[in-house]
Amino acid sequence: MSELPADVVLMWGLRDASRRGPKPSLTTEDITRAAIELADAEGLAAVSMARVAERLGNSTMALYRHVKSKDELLTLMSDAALEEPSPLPDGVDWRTGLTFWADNVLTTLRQHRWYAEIPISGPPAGPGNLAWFDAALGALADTGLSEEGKVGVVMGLMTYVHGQIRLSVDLAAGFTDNPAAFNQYGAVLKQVVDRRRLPAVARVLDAGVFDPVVTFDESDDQDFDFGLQLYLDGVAGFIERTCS
Amino acid sequence: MSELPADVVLMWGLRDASRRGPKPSLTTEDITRAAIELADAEGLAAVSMARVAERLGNSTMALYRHVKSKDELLTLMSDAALEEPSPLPDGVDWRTGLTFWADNVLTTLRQHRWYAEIPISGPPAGPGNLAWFDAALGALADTGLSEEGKVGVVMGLMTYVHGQIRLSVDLAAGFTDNPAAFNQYGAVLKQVVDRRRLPAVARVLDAGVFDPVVTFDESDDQDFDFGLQLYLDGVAGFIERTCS
DNA sequence: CTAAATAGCGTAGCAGGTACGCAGTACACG
DNA sequence: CGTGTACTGCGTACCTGCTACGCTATTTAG
Repeated sequence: MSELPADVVLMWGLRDASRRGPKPSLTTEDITRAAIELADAEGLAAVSMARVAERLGNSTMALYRHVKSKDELLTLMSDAALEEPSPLPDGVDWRTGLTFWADNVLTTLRQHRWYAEIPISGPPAGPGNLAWFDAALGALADTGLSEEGKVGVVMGLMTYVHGQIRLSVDLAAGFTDNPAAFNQYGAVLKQVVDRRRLPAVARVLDAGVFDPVVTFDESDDQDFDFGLQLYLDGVAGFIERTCS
Repeated sequence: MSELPADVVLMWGLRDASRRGPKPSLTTEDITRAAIELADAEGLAAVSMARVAERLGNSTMALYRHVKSKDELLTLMSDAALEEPSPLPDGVDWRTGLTFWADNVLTTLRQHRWYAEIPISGPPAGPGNLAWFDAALGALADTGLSEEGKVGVVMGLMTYVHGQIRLSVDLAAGFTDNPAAFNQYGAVLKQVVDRRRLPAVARVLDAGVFDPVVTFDESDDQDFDFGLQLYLDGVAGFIERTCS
């Protein structure tokens, strides 16, 4: 029927093999991979067209034959960072499945800490995103939820996971930048907080919740799992309510 | 006891009024406000030191007497965007309180669509962040949760809300950039998706969930409330479980 | 009155994204 | 087998943006 929009075709490397002209010495995948390696090693800020080209032994401008702009490269990176998801174990209930899935996302994205810095530019369209989307939907297959309900649940879950990743990564970066700010966090707050204006925060401080923040462990999944299980509790209620 | 770290003092404008030298013609607040107006009007990308200075009738470098770097300015903006939260209605239960709070955050941040683009550089320390933190904790005051439990619940909620804001804002931006990509979303997926590799996505497409995406309404709180209520359901279970 | 501290700001350096156009290359077609 | 055509790589150049540095003017402590 209708043709695919040219943007989409070009972007995800579906272009038909045209004949004439020199063989490309580079592919979009090469560029994406090089950019990802760079970002993994030195952070997203180190990813400039020049650095990526250097890493590939090409000139800066050569990249623009394969990638429309730096923004497009970022989008490609963010999709490619999501490698193929591990297949769900067979015959598990939806809750085990989604927990497995979420932990999987977490460990995958922990290896690419720049992931959350890249702005989302549209609905999930790349192959990586779609594969993960499918996996999560698959976990809900036997619940009896409507397709729309499944989409809602999965969207909410993605939002939570992405938010959590972003938070933990940003905090970790802030911590290595300036550990003092974290160690003294409780102490600073105690001096700054006006107990009359912020009574609830004052109570938290009195309880000593922020005193032992000295330890900051990036791989601490405590908080992640806590929020995740709360959300899944909600999903359980929703399923029960909906599928009488 | 111990002094506050100099960074903190300078950053949040707590410096003691020293005497010598010319009167400043600018304050940190002026700069922050000008930057926010600019970002509201033209997006975060338009916020350059030069543009902000121009708006204030000063030279670019004058700003650096009041702000250590552009990053610091961004942090200040992100805190100042959170104006004083509306006080919670009295005598409402925690769930009504948190829903009220979340809707409040949502409407406040909708007015500053650049908010989610600013990287979080540490635990919440600015006056705006703390005020909102306090309000959310206050809503949980009567639940009997431990202080630590309250902090966990509020953290998870903030994560969710921030994630949702980011998603909705980025999507809205993508939509105005390129509405076609959204209108054709369902159609494109139907052509791209390999039904064998992505069976669950295929089922969603068959059910027509993505067909009517033509309408994209940024102020559509449907999805936001859906996920929020799921999370709050989880919190309700947690409270019941914990506080026997 | 003098010196110290501080504000504003001009200059300049450096980095990064990318428009443009040239030159070389490989295949299609005659 | 030649010739044109479409395509690749890339050098150059421009523009924007952040910010280090140092000069000058201004205020006030002593």
